[in-house]
Parts: sequence; structure tokens; C-alpha cells
Amino acid sequence: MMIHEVLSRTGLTRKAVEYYIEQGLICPKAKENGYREFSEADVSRLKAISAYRRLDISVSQIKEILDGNAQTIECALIRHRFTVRRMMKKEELLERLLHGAHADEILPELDALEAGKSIADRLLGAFPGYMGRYFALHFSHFLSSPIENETQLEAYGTIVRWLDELPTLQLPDDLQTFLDEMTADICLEKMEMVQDAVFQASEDPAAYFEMHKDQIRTYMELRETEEYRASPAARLMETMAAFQQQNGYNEVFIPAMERLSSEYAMYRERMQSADEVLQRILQAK
Amino acid sequence: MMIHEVLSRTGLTRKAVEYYIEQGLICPKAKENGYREFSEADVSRLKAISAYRRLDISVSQIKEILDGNAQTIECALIRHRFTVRRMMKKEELLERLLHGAHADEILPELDALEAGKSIADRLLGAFPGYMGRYFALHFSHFLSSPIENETQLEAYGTIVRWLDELPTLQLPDDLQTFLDEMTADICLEKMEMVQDAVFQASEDPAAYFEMHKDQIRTYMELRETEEYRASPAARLMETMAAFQQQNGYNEVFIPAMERLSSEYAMYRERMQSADEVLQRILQAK
DNA sequence: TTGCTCCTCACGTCACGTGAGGTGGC
DNA sequence: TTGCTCCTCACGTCACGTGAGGTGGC
Repeated sequence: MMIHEVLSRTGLTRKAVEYYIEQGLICPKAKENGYREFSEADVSRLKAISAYRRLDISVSQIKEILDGNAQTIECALIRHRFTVRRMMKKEELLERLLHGAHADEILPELDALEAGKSIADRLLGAFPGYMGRYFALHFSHFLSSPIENETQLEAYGTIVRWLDELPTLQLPDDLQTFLDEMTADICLEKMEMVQDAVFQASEDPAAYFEMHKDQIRTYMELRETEEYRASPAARLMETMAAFQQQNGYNEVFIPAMERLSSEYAMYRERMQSADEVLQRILQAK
Repeated sequence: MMIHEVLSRTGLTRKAVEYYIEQGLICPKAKENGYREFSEADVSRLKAISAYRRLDISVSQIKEILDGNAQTIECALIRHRFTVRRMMKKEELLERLLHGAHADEILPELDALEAGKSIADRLLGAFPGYMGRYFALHFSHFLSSPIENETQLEAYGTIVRWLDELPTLQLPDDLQTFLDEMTADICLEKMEMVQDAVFQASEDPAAYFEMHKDQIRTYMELRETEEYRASPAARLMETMAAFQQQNGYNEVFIPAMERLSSEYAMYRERMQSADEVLQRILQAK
């Protein structure tokens, strides 16, 4: 069909369609007279493109999505969600400005907001698929307090540099497939529920361990078995641990996060004492 | 001071500051050697500019705000709020796409979202200050149902054309000042509460009138007095009514809204029967 | 003289919009 | 021939980013 029909069926403009052709999202054949011949498949692709574009997804990301990269759309969704949250905070800040607040008051909060965004973006890029989403969600939780002193600013710089220099974790194909399959149906809501559960547990670890002692025991026993040690899950954990150790995750990234966010520092402390509690329970067994 | 100090104190880049100078947001003096001399006032202006920019306000709007136009910032806030709401809907739509929905399903909802935006933007521009905000908020309430047929599409076109051709309502200076002063402390929250109260009342007008009959009587009596008729409030109402009548508000805009949104049509019906109830009550008086 | 800051100018970004100027189909 | 569609090319948008190339101050 001719472009005219495509335009009326998709609601796109001629220039938009030409742009998508130029960017390689669709490739209609050129006829002898130079006219382009569009197929039904082109039309349905263009409809999808239109939907994604209007949902604020960039053309290059749409290309990935149409190329069958299912991770991209999850990634886009989480980015979108972070954006909405930031916008809500911005709304608050705008109201404060309207009610006479001075710029000096809100600039540190804007700094924090933008720092949170750039760290979350980098985490999403640095770790493949599910892991990036998990890390981004996890650390975003602590990145809302304003950036008010030099220490925080330096910590932020350290984190950004560390993430920028981090080599991309390239999992062996089988582990990557395993991870993707295991996490395929873990939507954002579930991730958030898990995170909230962890945060809750960190507040009163003894109670948590008491309540879940059977599961914990089962898990601990499982981890001792040969079967588990040979499983992809164990190999995945090992690979991650080795990657983190090689790149100074615990020496550079975590301490910088603690300097950037006092909330995170407190969380880490709670987690460490939780670990001690667990050790005591296990020894008492 | 030199630009270097300005940059370190504001956190802006050289190029950004140069852009704001080019756009006339600040005008530092040029010294003989061509260097620019910035003042303390420039620095605090730049801090405000930085805050507003990072809150997604355009440079031309910031110019208006810095020129002392207090309405602009309210306008920006309401736009921002609408944007957040749209983003939340977009998030839902993106989730549906992720879970396998076809583009055809969500395109009509995107149409409605964008129609809502363009109508709200036009209402904000067409009516001065508070009125624009009130209209935008009021009609946005009804602009969420998907655009699914030709009638709705035509209605949308009619509305957009009507708003684009609408002359800007230029109130006499004293009435404008009166309006601005009366509405200066009506924040969005209050507006929303009022709107919600109206929507509630429209569901069961008899009950509403019964509950507020004393206020209604007082108001009706007030409207009969000479004092009220000579007040700016009455003149404002008259001016608005005349403006609406001259431009076919009830003949073009309202019917198109009814065709675009069945929810709005229902609301109008309820309001009309509410009016009849009120007339009966007043006659029975 | 060296190394630093300052300046202006030009081109790039992203996803198109808006014509201009020319050809093809009926 | 006329009026329509189709094509490519060039320049514009918004708020800067990224150099290039040249000058001023110490």
C-alpha cells in the first residue's frame, strides 16, 4: 500500500514514518518509480512504534524492543516509574517555590533527585536484566535525602565514577538464560514487596528470624547440599560475588553509598547486626 | 565577579549561563576587555533559574516568572500536576503492553490522554489566571475515556478549533485585579475540593439543596440586592456570561464536550435536573 | 613565555515539523 | 493539461554540549 493509507491507519505523520525508516525501524521496499510499498506488517509495527513513542520511549529503545529484547521494556517501565516518582517530588518542590521558598532551599533536594536518577540509570545499565532492576530499585530507596555537604558530593562522584568504570558483567550464556527464566515473571510489584519485606525485617531481625526460622533452616540446609552447589543458582551467586570482589563493590561502592545516604548507612548497620543475630541462632542450633 | 565564580556558586555550566544571557534572563555588563561582570543579583537569579529549569519549566516561562508574573508559576504547577497524572496512566498502559496487550487496544487511550492535554493547555491559555485553571481542572475530570469513534474524533476537532479561534478574554484592569486578588490564595488543593463537592452534589442534588438550603437562600437574596449588582463580582459574572454567549460557548463548546465524553454528558444532565429541582424549591418558597 | 581564563562561533543533539522544489499517476 | 500524490533536501526546534580558534591577565 502507499504511504497515504499507512498514515490514515496509524495516525502518524509522513515525516515521522520517514524518520522511522531512516532509523531502520521499518524497511518498506522502494518500487521502480521511487514510491515506497508498505506491508500489513509495516502497519502493525508502526502502530506499536506509535504506542511506545507516545509512552515516552526513545526510538533506539523501541528498536531494541521490536528486535525482541524483552528486557528493554521492563527496563523502560522501571525508568518510567522512577520518573513518575521524581515528578511527584518535583511537584512538591514547585509548590514550595510558589509559596515563597528560596531557590537555595530546594537546590540540594534537586541535586539528590538528579543524583538518584543518574545512579539508578547507571545501575540499570551496569547489571544485566533482573539484577540491574533489583539494584536500581534497592538503592533508589535511599537516594531521596538532599545533598548538603562536600562529603556527600564526593561520595556521589565516587559512585558515578565507579559505575562508569565498571566492566559490564557478562554472564555465561547458560547462566544468563537461567536468570532470565527464573525472573521472567517477577514484576515490579513483586520486587517492591520483596524489598519492603527486607526493609521491615531489618528493623527487627530477631523477630523476623524467629517467625521464619523453619524456612531459614531449610534454606541453610539446602545450601549445604551437593545438589545446590552444582546448580546454576549457586554458580550465579558465585559469579556475582567474584565480580563484586574483583571490582571493589564492598570497598568502594558500598562505603560511598553510606557516605551519600545516612539512611543507607543505618540500614547497613541494621543488616550487619541482623547477620550477627543470625550467626548466633545458627550456632545455638 | 567573573563567570568562574558564578559557575561554582550556581552549579550551572558556562554554556547554560551564556544561553540565559542570550535569552535575556540576565544581563551582566560587558567590561572593556570583553569579560562579563556578574553581580550578586545575577547569581541569585541564576539559582532561581536553575531551580525552575530542573523542575521542567521552559526558559520562556521562567522569564515570565522572573518578570513578576505570579500567575505563570501557578499555571506551571497545574500543568506539572496534569503531566504527573498522565505519566501515571502511561505507566499503566506500558504495563499492559508488557503483559502482551496489542497496540490497537491502547492507542485510543493514548488519543484520549493527548486530547485531554491539548484541551487543558488551550483552556489554560484561553482564559486569564484563575479561570483558566478552573476550566482546565473541571474539564480534565472528564477527559480520560478512550477516543473510539468518529463522533468523538470530530468533537475533539471542534473543541480544539473553537478554543484556537476563541479571542482572548481581556478583562478590564479593575476586574482582572479583583479576580487575581480574590483567587490569590486558592491553591490547587482547594480547587479540587470544590470541584469534588460539586461532583458529589450533582449525584443527589435534592439532598445537597436540603443540606445547604440556608446558604442557598442567603446567596439568592444577596444576588437580588443593589449592592451585589454593583459589585465587581457581579460585573465579572456578566462579563463572562456575555463572552461565553458571544462565542457560542453553549452552542459549540459544551455540545462538543458532551459528544466527546459520555461522562460529561451525564454530568450535564444531572446538573440540568439539579437546576430544575432548585427552581421548584425556589418557587415553593 | 607559560598556563590559565575568558570570549565568540560553529556544529551536534533528538524526533520530528515545515516548507521548497521536483517527479509520477490518472 | 490539471490537480493530486509521492519523493528528497534543507533548515528549524529547544536548551544546551562539545569542541575550535583566538585573546586577556598574571
